[in-house]
Amino acid sequence: MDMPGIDDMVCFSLYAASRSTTQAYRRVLEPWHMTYPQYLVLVALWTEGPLSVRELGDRLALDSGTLSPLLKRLESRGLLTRTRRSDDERVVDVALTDAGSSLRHDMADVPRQIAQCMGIGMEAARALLDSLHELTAHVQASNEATVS
Amino acid sequence: MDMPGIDDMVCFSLYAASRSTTQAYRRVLEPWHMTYPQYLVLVALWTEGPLSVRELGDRLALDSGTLSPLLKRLESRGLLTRTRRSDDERVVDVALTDAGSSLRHDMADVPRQIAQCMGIGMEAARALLDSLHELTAHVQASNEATVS
DNA sequence: CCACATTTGGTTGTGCTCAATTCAATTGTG
DNA sequence: CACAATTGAATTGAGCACAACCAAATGTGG
Repeated sequence: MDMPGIDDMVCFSLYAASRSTTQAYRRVLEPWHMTYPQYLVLVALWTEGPLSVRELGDRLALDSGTLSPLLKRLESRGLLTRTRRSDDERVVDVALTDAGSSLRHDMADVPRQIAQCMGIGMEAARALLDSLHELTAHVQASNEATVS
Repeated sequence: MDMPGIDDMVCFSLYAASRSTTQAYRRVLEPWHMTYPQYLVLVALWTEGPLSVRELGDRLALDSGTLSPLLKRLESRGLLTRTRRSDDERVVDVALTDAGSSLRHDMADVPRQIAQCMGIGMEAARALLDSLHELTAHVQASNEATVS
């Protein structure tokens, strides 16, 4: 019966923190005319090399309905290529172009700028990271449990 | 030059945790055909009474472009009313109807179901809440600093 | 009183998110 | 080999998020 105020709900503090962080990225990424999810795709490709659409979706927990138009936008800007795999025509491999690869150096300062916005130390960041991973694992397990 | 993997980025762990939590709400709120942001509006009105659109936006950190259509959907379902204030025609007051108020009791079990999905104890929740509030305050300050 | 800035809410346009569906390609099985 | 089941991606539709812009109402200095 006790209804906590909005600010005492873990879900809302997550939601608000996530949106304010996305907004910080909006400013930081503005010189490259790029959104935060688009930047995440580039980070995944920078650190893991070419990935199929499915693999990208696994890494970012995004489905094809989100990724397909997003990848098309990045492709139209010449940052990546989408090519259907010859030995399995169902799979579309996503790979960076030279322009996409070279952005890694141009954007090297982005993580530092974001860290500065967050104003959080290394040890606090690690603790937060661990809490969030544990929470996400629990919630995702619950979400999938009802499906099966 | 060191680019951390996606899973070691605080921003992504926030983003992933927030989306998985929203997905948990999707299942829990499904019996009422309600989305998570719509539920947040009801919580704000349950705990604080009638609010103007501006005040709602302050509480939830949402702007009128998000709230206006959302409130119209809730109004069309008979859960709340939107009335322009007579002494200042710019202000629209949002108030629950009886149907909207009575949902507070019908939905009393929602927070418990969500807490169960998160699988997080009271003390861990409090620590997480504090970390997120601090992070959000920092980021919002940064976001507003560049505006002014 | 009047020009003008400010406040408040709404509208529009772009992009993200996800469920549901569709379709083609592949794989498994009798 | 025929055919059902599965997989991978795209599409569609509804809703959220936010920047940019607009109109009406209000407040303020001259």
